[in-house]
Amino acid sequence: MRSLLKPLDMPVNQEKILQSLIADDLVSDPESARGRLLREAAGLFRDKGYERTTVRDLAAAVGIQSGSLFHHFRTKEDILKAVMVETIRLNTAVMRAAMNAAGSNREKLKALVRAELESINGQTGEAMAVLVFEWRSLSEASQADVLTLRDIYEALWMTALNALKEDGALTADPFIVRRMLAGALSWTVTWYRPERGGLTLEGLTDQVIAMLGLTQP
Amino acid sequence: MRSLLKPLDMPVNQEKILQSLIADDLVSDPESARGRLLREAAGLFRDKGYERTTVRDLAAAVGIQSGSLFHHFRTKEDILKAVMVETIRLNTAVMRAAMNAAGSNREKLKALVRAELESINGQTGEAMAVLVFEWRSLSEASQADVLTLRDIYEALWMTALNALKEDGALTADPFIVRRMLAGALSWTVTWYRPERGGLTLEGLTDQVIAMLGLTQP
DNA sequence: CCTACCGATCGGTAGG
DNA sequence: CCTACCGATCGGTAGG
Repeated sequence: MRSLLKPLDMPVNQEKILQSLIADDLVSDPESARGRLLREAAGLFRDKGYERTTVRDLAAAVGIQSGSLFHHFRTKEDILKAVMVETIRLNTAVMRAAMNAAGSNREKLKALVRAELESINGQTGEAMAVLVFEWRSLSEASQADVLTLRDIYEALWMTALNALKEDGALTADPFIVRRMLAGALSWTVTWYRPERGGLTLEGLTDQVIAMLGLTQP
Repeated sequence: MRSLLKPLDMPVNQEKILQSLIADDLVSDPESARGRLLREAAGLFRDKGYERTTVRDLAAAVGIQSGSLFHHFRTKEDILKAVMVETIRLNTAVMRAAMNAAGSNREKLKALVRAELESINGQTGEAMAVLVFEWRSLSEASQADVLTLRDIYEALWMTALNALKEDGALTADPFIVRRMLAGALSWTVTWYRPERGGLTLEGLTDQVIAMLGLTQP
C-alpha cells in the first residue's frame, strides 16, 4: 500500500487523487460493481434516509436482485459504513491537497472552507450528507472505526486554525470555530442551490471567510 | 383564542409563555397524556431516529399498549408532526420575548443566539434536534404545514439581522448569515456538553457573536 | 385504554 | 448473481 501522503504535494487534482486512492484500495473504483452500489446507496440514503431505504431499493438501483446484495456486503449496515469510510478517505486526501497548495495560513483556511463546500455541494455531496444525517444509524462499533478516520480529517482543520490563532489573525477559540464551521458548512446542503444562479461557490466561500472576522494580515 | 403576541412585551419568562400557549391550545400541557407522549417521543426520535422508533417503543415509554396510541394520534407520522409543530410554536414565542426584552439591535441578535442555543441544549433540545434531523421523515403535506410556522420563526431572525445591516454593523449578507448561524447553532447539539464544565452557554454565545465580526457600535 | 390480531414488508439465507 | 423463501417485526385495526 502506497502512502496516502505521497501524491499530495502536487496541485489539487481530484481525479489524480481518486485514482491514487483506488490503486491503494482505499476507495472503490466508481465503475466497479461495489463502487456503483456505494454511489447509488449514498443517493438513496440521503434522499430517503438509511432506515427507509430497503435492500430491495438498493438492489434495484444497480439492477440486481435483493439477495445478490449480500454477495458484496455482509449486512445492510456494512453498506452504510463503507459509504462513510470511503467518503472520509477521499475528502481527507482532497482537503490535504487543497491545503498544501495554498500559501499563507489565511489562504490555507480559505482552501479548506472552499474544498469542504465543494465536497458537500458537489459530486460527493450525497455521501457527505449521509455522514452528517445518518450517523445514528451506524452501530457503535462502526462509529468508533469511522471516528478514527474523522479525527485525521479534523486534525487538518485544527492545524490551519491553530496557525491563524498563533498569527493573531483569529480571536475566537479555534476548536469552537471549527465546530461552528462544521455545522454551518454541512447545513448548506439543505439550502444552497448553486445551479439556480445567484451565489457561486467562490462567493459563498468569501462570505464565510468574511463572517469569521479575521484581522487583516 | 388569545393572541400569541399579547404576553410578549413582558420580560422573558419561559414558564409564563408556556402557560399562555397551553391556555390557547397551541401547545399540549406537559402533564397531559398527549403532552407526556410528545415529550417521550421527542426523546426517542432524537436518540434512535423516527424510523427506528416503533409505536411499541412509544407506547411503552408512557406505559400503555401500542394499540392505545392510535386513540391519541391517527398515525405515527402525526406524532412526529405534533412534536415539530409544538416545538416551533413554543420557540417562536420564547424567541420573540427574548428579542423584545433586548434594547439595541446588537443586543437583540445576541438574545436570539442565546435563546436558540438554550432551546437546542436545554429542556426542549430533544425536540429541536428532531426538527433538524427528522425533517425527511415528514410527509410532504406535513412539511408544508411546518414550513409555514418556520417562516414566522425565521422572520424574527431576519428582522434582527436586517436591522444590523442597515446600521452598518454587519458586512456580510443577512440571509447567508442566518443560514450559517442556523447550521452552526443546531450543530452544537452534537458536541456541546455544558454539564461537563468548561464553556457556559453565555460563553458560547459570546464566541458566536465574536465570530460574526460585527463592527463596534 | 386493552386484547387480539391482520397484512405487508423487512433484512437476510440456502442452494444453486 | 438468481430463485425461492424464512422468521421477525412493523404500523395499524376491530371490537370491546
